[in-house]
Amino acid sequence: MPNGLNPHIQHLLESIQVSIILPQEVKEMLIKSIEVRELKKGDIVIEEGTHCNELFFLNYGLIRIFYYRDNGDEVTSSFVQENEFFTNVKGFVNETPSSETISIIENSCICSIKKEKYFAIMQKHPIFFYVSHQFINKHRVELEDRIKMLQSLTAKEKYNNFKATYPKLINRVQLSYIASFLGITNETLSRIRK
Amino acid sequence: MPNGLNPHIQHLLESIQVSIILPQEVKEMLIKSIEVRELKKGDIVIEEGTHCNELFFLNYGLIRIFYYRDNGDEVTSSFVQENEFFTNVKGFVNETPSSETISIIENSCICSIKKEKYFAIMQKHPIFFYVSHQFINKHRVELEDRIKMLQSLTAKEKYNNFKATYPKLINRVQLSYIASFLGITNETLSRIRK
DNA sequence: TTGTTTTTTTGACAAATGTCAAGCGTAAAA
DNA sequence: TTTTACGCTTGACATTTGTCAAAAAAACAA
Repeated sequence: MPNGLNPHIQHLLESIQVSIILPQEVKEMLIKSIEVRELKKGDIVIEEGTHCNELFFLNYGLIRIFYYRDNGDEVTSSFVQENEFFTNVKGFVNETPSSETISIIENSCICSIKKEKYFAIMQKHPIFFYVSHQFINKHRVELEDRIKMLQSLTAKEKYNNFKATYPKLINRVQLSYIASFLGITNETLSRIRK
Repeated sequence: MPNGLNPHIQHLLESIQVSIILPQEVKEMLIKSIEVRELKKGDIVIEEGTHCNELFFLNYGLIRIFYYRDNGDEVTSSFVQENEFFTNVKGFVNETPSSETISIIENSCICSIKKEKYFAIMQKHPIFFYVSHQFINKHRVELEDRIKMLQSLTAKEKYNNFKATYPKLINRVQLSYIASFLGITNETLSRIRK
């Protein structure tokens, strides 16, 4: 950027500041720490088995996170939509190799920040701890909702729940991704849709 | 407590300080904010529909958290074992009525702290933000593991996974609680166990 | 202890979902 | 355009899991 702020970083800052205004000094630390990357459909952000010591934010595009079942089948663990944060949580938290692959399913722009820089900001500016706290709690609620869905709904109900929860995804991702996300087979999903 | 620290609060503090030593001032704020309660099998800590503005810690005993399916059936959303934190996450985070009932399945002793006091400590002592952050992240990893289990395992595999993940629970909770936790029926679980 | 209630197991059967294979349609590649 | 590859649908059938009812076992209370 010759002069002025990278618009993608600007966008991320605005997204954080929906609930709280960040002090100028925090913003400056963030701006210095964030990297912006443009990615194309099919690109891989994090490969299973590699280290994921970054936290990401999706500016625009669409991302899928998946892992492999014992028999080799891919299982979608989540979809990431615009303005959402993502990472391999387990790898990021425990400093272990990623158990998942993060892949681009529509051309995307992502921001990333290294774990050490992220923690450095929190340490220096506790308000950023608060912000982080809010986001991870929101994520916990989402995870609990998904457990409820998987625990107690039939295949048909799962699909209806998916349409209601992720209305923007239904015509953007292939059915096999949705099927494994819901814990059902492609054929069952195909039949349900009629 | 006539003099000296309540041993249950002492126990909670030690449990927190496995990874980090809390400053004396934080400990004192905690000690003032924590309430200790003894509960008996069958008691209800939080009833579905009521407000849950507390964070809990289980000193000893065993707790089950469940919700009701549309048809009225109870579905176990989690078991809480000794030295674990618990609450109704959604209610606690969003300040909405609890979607779950928290019930005692073995005589228990719990510590509780009100959300406002909890946040007051974090605000005054950012190190406590860090501690909280750690626990929430650990919880996120557990939730993701459960999603994986529900998404991609058969009934038999789910049961084996349960035995491996919660070895201490297998002979302490009734099968119907485990069955709904795994998203299968009592009869199926009963047959699998043979 | 005895009697009562609740939980677990079992059987017969029904329904849902999975598997495998083939065909169709669409979109990308040559 | 033609060809190829991939994703989606469909059918026939297998398997798993669910449902309902009853019996057995275990837990609890009198």
